[in-house]
Amino acid sequence: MSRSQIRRVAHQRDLGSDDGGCTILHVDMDAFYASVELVTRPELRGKPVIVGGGQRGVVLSGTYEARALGIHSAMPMSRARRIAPQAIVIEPHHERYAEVSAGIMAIFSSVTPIVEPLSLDEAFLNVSGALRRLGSATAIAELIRARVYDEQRITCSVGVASTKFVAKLASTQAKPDGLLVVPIDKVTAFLHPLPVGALWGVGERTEERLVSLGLRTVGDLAHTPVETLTRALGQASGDRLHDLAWGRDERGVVPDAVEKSIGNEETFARDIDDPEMIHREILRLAQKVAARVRRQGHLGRTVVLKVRFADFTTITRSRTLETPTDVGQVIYTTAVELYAALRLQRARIRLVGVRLEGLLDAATRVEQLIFDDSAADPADRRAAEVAADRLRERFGRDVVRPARLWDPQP
DNA sequence: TCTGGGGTCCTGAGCCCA
DNA sequence: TCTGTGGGCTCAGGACCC
Repeated sequence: MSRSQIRRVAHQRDLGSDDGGCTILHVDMDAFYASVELVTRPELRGKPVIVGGGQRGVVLSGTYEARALGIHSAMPMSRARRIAPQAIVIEPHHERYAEVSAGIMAIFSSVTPIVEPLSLDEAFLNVSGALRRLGSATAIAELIRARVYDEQRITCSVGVASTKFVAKLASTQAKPDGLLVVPIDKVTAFLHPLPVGALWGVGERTEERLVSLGLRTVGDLAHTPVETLTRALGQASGDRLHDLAWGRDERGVVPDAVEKSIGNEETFARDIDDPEMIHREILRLAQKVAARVRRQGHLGRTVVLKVRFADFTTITRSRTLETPTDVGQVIYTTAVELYAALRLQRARIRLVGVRLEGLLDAATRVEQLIFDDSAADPADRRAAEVAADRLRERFGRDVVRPARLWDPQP
């Protein structure tokens, strides 16, 4: 069952409007990237617009007119162009989306301090502390929807429920430009008719698996012994899905969630097999990751290299460092060693990625300098990279870069 | 049809150690 | 001393989400 079919099922049922005990809101922008583009290009309103690009890119977002033509996010752009040749394609403007997102998050924060952003365009809010000041959860949801439209000229949908999971499903089904309250005593009536694919954590593979067991709806899953589910899906997934199917979700709204890893990856415009080019790309990614890690005041313990081959098979290799780092040169050296250990004989490579995991607070750096005998060199490297960070902040991203990444061609 | 980029979480194997 | 066991960690990969 598709997402739009899921929505229709929900709209056919009257859940009532009793929001007592429902203090969790999930707010989700409608077709966010496309909506932001239409703000600056209003002449495109009412037309099929796709945000995406690149020779091997995918659809990031599409207007509802584009969706009516069969376009959906994550669809390869080549296919989207074929299905909807009349659609207008816009290259993404990520900085603009980040600006609008900051404005939206500021609205959320003015309502309640308990905001958990999930991405640029959606967040959970716990509004229990705002009820006395601003009215019922439903009134607060309407207030947010009105302010988002007034200040940013884009629409959003809000789900109101007693748990995060149900609020999230409710906002999905309220789209576009809607509001759906799921009263506490209607949760199972709301959930059980939905397809298993509606559950958080059930993607294509898991859905296939559940359907092969004869479990098509959330209600089917709820009435299956949890032991059967854990046998089929593993302990954690089985337990979690069984709980969700009965509307049990103990997770609270957590503001200021700590990041666990930071990484960057790049798909080449065409597959490459030149080791020198791959090394240069790993260097560029390592420097980018290190700069982000430093900006956020972290160090990382584990370097992960990701390689995707021309046939789309993907492997990762990782190494945990003796000393946590935020130095691009250290990340680069480790990643290149991992790459060399693969012993590839000019394999055609589609993508490389570099990630730093096991992040911890950079305040622990003191220990690094004391206990690491070889710290002098990384410390020097770090000083140089920090100086480069400052130059970039002041004069622009491309003002300084490693000599190996200098391309004399304009 | 031909699949981005940024993440998180889980599982299972292998190893070390108490 | 040997064996078994369980916990913690690392590593690799899969699945999922937006």
